[in-house]
Parts: sequence; C-alpha cells; structure tokens
Amino acid sequence: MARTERTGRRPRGAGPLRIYRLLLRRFGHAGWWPGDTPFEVCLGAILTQNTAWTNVEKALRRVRAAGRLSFEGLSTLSDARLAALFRPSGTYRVKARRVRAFLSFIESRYGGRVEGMSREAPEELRRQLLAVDGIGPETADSIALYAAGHPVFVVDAYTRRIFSRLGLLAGGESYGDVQRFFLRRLPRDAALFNDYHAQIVRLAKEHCRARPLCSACPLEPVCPRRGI
DNA sequence: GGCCAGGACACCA
DNA sequence: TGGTGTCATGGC
Repeated sequence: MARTERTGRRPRGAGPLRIYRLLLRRFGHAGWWPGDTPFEVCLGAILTQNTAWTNVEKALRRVRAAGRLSFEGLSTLSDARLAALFRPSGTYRVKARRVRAFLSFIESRYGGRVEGMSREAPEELRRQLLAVDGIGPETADSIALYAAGHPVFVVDAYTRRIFSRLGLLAGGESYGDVQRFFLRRLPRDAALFNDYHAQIVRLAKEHCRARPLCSACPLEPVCPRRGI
C-alpha cells in the first residue's frame, strides 16, 4: 500500500478504523442506503453504475410514480418500458437488460422475493450475483450489504479516491485488493460496513468535490496532503 | 461544448 | 492479465 509523499511512511494510527472514528465523530451514524425497501436498494445499485446518484433518483422516482417499484411491477414490463423508465439514469438500454437479468435471477432462485438473499450464505450469494449479467463486484457487494444485510465491505470510486488521497492506497489496486485491505483492518460487522460506506459517500460529496478541500475536512488530522 | 459521474462487459494483444 | 471502447443521460 502507498506511503505518504513527505515521510515515506504511513501516518501513525491513520488506519481505516481511526478514519472511521473521525468520520463518525463529525457526521454521526449514517445507517444508510438511499432506498426504502431491499428491492429498491437492488434497483438503485444497478442504476447507479457509472452514474451520478441525482440521475438515479430521477429514474427511481419515475419507477415509483408508475407504481412499478417492486419485483412484480418491473417483471411484467417490456424491455422498452423498462428502458423508458430508466432513461434519466443514462445507459438505459443497458440497464434495462441488466435489471431484467437480475429479476430473472431473483425469480429463479428466490421465487421473486429479494428477501431470500438474506438467508443465503454471504459468499454463495456473492458468487451467484457475480454470475448475473451486468452485476460486477461493486454492485454485488452493495446488494449483499445493503439489501441482504451481509457483512461485505463495498469498494467504490469514492473509497479509492479518498484512501488514495490519504496515502493508504496507491491507486492501481484491484477491487479485491482494496476490499482485503479493509477486511484485514476492520471487525467483520455488517452495521459497521454499512455505516462506513455511507460515511465515505457523505465525505466525498461534502468535502472532496469543491476546492479548497482541507479546511473543514474531518480527516485533516490524518491527511498527508494537507495544504496541497 | 466538454467533462464527469457511487461500473460492467466485450474485445483484443 | 491488463488496456481500451462502449453504453448515454444530466449537471456543471
């Protein structure tokens, strides 16, 4: 893993657990995924692929307004209707195909009830999800954690950006490398992983977009790039 | 008008 | 195994 630019060493105590505590002190518990039901979480996880969440919200509102925010509601729609509902989230034909594949998976394995994923062994669920067309590591882990409640750490672009900035990641690691980095340093706890990812998203949205970045950042005590 | 956003996949070397 | 093109909208 990366070292700081100044000293060549990792800052003392600046591990994932300390960083989480700093975020928790600033933001409080987030306990979070922007979705009211496990099904909505799954849909959001697919629609957000390479997409700003504001656009995903637009698509989710269209689905809800159409009264289709359920397995049954979407399963009975044509591909064209699915694509039309997903349009504001971009790559809508691709996403219609991917949601269709996910619905087929839920139908065949859980009889159309996404809650069935919670009773699956986490590793087996992950393996099954990765076999679905259009579901990669991040989407599978988001679903496993936020829809099924399994202790799976989600790695996204925000995670990479922030921990690279902190000097804890080099930036070129694989998804599995980054995930193992966290799993080796944190207790295996679904509530912790849920909140941690939520804190990362909140930090990224509130502090890592605008410049200057560091003045009000809760990670200022452990950030080696202060002043840059 | 260009660039980017909470990826995944096919294709190629 | 790693790099590149594609999907495509909306906000800035």
